[in-house]
Amino acid sequence: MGDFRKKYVCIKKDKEFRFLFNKGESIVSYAFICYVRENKRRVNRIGIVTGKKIGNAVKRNRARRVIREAFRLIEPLLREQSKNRYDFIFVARAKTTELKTDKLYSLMNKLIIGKYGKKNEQK
RNA sequence: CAACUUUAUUGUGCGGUCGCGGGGGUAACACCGUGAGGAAAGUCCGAGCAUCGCAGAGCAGGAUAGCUGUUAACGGCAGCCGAAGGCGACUUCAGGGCAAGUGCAACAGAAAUAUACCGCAUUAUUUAUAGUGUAAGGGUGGAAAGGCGAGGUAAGAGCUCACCGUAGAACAGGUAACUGUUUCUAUCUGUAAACCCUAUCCGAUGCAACACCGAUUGGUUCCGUGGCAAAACCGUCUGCUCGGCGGUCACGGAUUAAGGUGGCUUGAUUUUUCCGGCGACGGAAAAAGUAGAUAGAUGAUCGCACACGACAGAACUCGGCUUACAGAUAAAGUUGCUUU
RNA sequence: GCCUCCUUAGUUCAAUGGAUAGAAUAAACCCCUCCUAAGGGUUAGAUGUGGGUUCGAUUCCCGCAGGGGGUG
Repeated sequence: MGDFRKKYVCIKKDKEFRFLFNKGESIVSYAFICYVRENKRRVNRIGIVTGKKIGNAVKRNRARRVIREAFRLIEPLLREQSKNRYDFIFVARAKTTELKTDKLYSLMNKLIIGKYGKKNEQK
């Protein structure tokens, strides 16, 4: 499609997932695990993994939605604060299902913006 | 009022803001309208739809198992019959055939489908053995020659008789399963969720099916042309057999593989009313327009109300079954207690 | 999504419908040794789960639960 209106794009291919798992930096928290790597495209990209361990289809969907919503809120902040664009892969954990988007949002703010936002300001 | 039985319905609701999938709309925005379930689940049955195979023939294999009906079909459902359980409403049942044949029945017991350990009776003799007859009594076992009484007998035995059970046949009633104050007969232990027999049904594979578009290059199959060989072997045609078909190499053409589009939602549709039927269900009329994604769409937040929200998320589509489920509501019925 | 197979000691496997469900190995304790290893002895199982058929199921049948494999 390649339209510029979309703020972020999904990662779909298995190769890219494996690449990120191997070579990305990892951020671990009780709610999720995140693999990040710089990206030479114009947009941020996101992939979400919800394994079978989390539960049934409803819980997996729930985890996916919560992460996506939190990322949607954070994404514009990232764009403002940093010139680079990144690939993210979020792996959901068992506790993700019980959390609300508020908490995830504040967590992401701390971990991701705290790390990648300020780095570039210093440069 | 309490304890139950059965059936049905519902599964937080309303409004605002941001965000997501499909559709309509626009030059492009804007905007409009719409968007998970009773089980969407398990994939256990039955169909539609699609492709393959269709010169067939036989065998194997699988499924079902009271009867009648219902349906597109079913192993589902409805009504009825029989058996078991419950005081009862009612619930549960793979519920054909061991009288077609074969097999199995450990241990115990004398003996497990055919026999004589003790016992009972009799014969022979050396008075304790041997032979013969016998299933009334003994103990074993889940099961011991259908049960019990009388006659009968050397002692006994369905050997005979009465009563009762089981199975089969006849007769009567019922569409049928089946039932019976009837009659006759008897190779009368259990097991077919043991092999098997009987009746009925079944070709195979599944939307990742399948159809169309598709660059270089590679592979597969088919067609055409040319060379070499024509028995056997090998391959293929549904699992097997019979039987049928096909030789191999090179070149050219078609075909196909990442991906895309269709299949993909108007269908054995849903709701209401009337008619037929005990019921499952069928018929007629009117109205509704009802998710179609392709890494896979429903979330966040604010306000109000209460019981503070269970199980759980469509992936080709339907009809069932099974399993999970916080509660709430309604209807019909049973039993017990109290009061009148 | 669809199609298939499996479930027995902690682990890897046995067991024809019939006694108290075996074997190897691991674990614990004891013996042997100056000590360790090896060797010897002893010990401990709801046959995944709920029903059914049967006199009696690990075994036969049905429903759940869990796990594995194949398929673009």
